Amino acid sequence: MTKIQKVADLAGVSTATVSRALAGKPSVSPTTRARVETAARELGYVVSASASSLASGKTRNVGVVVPFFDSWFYVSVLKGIQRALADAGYDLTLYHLDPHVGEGGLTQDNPRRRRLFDEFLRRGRVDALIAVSLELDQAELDSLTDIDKPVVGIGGPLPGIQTLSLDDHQVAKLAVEHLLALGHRDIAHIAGDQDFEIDFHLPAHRRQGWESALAGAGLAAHPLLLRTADFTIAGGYDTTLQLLGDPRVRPTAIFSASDEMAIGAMLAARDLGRSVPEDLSIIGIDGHELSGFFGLTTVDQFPEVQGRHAVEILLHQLDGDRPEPGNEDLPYELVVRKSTAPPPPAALT
Amino acid sequence: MTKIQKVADLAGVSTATVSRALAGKPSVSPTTRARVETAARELGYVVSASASSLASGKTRNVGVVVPFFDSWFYVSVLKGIQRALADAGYDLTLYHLDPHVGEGGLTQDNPRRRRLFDEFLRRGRVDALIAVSLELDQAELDSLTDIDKPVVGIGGPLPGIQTLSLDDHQVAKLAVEHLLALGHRDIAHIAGDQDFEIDFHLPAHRRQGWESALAGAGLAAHPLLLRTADFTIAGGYDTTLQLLGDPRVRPTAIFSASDEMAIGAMLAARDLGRSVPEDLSIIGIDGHELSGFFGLTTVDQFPEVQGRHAVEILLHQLDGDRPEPGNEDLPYELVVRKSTAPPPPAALT
DNA sequence: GTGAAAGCGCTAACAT
DNA sequence: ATGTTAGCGCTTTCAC
Repeated sequence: MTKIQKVADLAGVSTATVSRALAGKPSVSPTTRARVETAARELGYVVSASASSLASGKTRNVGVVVPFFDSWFYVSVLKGIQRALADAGYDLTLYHLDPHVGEGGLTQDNPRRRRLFDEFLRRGRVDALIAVSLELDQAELDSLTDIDKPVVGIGGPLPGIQTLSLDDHQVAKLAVEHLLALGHRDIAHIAGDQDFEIDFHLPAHRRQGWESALAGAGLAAHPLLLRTADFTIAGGYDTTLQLLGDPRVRPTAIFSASDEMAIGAMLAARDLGRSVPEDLSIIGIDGHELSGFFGLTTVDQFPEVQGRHAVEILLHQLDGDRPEPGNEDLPYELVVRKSTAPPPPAALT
Repeated sequence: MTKIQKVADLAGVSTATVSRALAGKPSVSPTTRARVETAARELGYVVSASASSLASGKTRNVGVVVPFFDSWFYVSVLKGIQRALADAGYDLTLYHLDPHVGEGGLTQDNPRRRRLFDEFLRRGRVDALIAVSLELDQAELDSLTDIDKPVVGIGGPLPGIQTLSLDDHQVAKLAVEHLLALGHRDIAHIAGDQDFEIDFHLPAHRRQGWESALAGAGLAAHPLLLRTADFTIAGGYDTTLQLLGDPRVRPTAIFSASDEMAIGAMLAARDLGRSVPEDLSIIGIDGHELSGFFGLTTVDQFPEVQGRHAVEILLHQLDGDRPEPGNEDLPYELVVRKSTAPPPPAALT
């Protein structure tokens, strides 16, 4: 391995100067800098991450914690984070935290979780942390505050931590208002089920958005029009079969809490001989990569941009300024495609 | 920050003993070990990763390079890797390498790529590397050999490197033989297109498997029955529309080089009013999470297990034994579902 | 703008 | 089984 002393010798300067030059410090004369760079290149010198970290206290590495790998949304966020980090010359250490927790409490005695907070994050291997859709209990929050490293949460709010989050209530409301504007009045909702409530009550917020949009139009949320599924295509499919097969209700539109469930709903409708959007309108949330292919109307939440944005904030904090922790709303946008249209005339009677 | 000296003081031993005890070294008496562990817990002590790495030369961190985040297959492999690594107490640093390369050469002057090999992997931040579906040019191979750290490739073979790879030829042959056994003779193939050839010529190998299975049955591979797509559902859909709309051929079955394209094919067939499997059989490769939902017959290649297995091999190598680098074949399995059946009687005339 | 030298916090000989 | 001690390779005062 080539060490800094060799470079110093070749360049005819001290190791201190090599360190400064290679770190891009201003206090190095252009000539010296050039000589050092040439020497380093010639020798194929690369600083040792551990030696540098030990001496400087900085790792140029960011920890990222995600709850799932199976979901398009999380992987997209991760993708955005990784790209932005790589561009900034940072490494990314990936942690996974299973969100499934015990009864009653949020994290009670999940050993992997404890280990992540008590060990992995405290070894000083990262300069900062991005937590994606992670609801943290008080001990974990304390643990993070304790480490005293910048933390950005995607999904929030999280007390004492800088977070970015989607206003799920408004997003849902927008989706439902789109359907209302088309003339629909019997609008079903496929909500995320209980298991996902841990994620900042996302299912509840979207459901409430549905309810309040309906209320705004003077409509009640019929209990039978509210169904739940597990955020997968298969789950959306099954639930839609149930919904459309129930003779007690006749929805002309479905608002799904995610695009994947919405796609499942489209497939189910088709299998039941109902055409979309002629007989049934369907709208989702996400901006899933397949939404274009299926012609699904959706509210895009730009997951990749969310990841990028989290990194920007983090780098800022790493650059020195620690703003008041708070929550920032993420952008979203209605994307109208071919899965939504006015209800069939028959339904208007 | 709590340092090792404090623990040593509290436990009434030397720092060396603390280090040994916490590292689980055998040469520590049970009593001492217990005292050290208690002291460490009491103080909330965690070793500093950089100090430990600098002194020992080990990081307990593995680098993983993946070419895509958009594909279910790669994310599944990543998931397997991350789980296995976490279980072994290793961190995972994630790198992305865009496989799109310039004309003519494999990697010529892709700056991100150079940077990964010349810098990121040489900073000594990882103990070992897992390269997923990465075809490397000679300079890169040299670079890896140079670093002298264990490397395992998923997908191969890669000269001088331990690799795990699927026998694409045999897998494809198995898929086509399944169709032949059902009585099909006009079997189309949706191959991966040119852009994916960089990935160990996977499209070509699967295509050759198709051809050789046909040849084994005394059949020729009709050029019009060979189509290509981009490994996505949308791509498979479009290509299938072309294929089934072409009056010059009448395939009774489609062998798709991936499940995602196969799903696209199923959707296209349905949109054209062709029922699967009554009018048309479809088989894919992968074992995609959606294959069950769509009832797709496939050859499962257990991507998550691939990831796990790569980690096992790596940990072994990290434990000391460096076996002769070579290639190991990965397991696969035909999973028959509802998308394949005998051809319709009319086609037999 | 550059050099000398003192650590950063730990591990691994080497002793005992 | 445990202690002593010399680094690991770099960054950062502090001088000049």
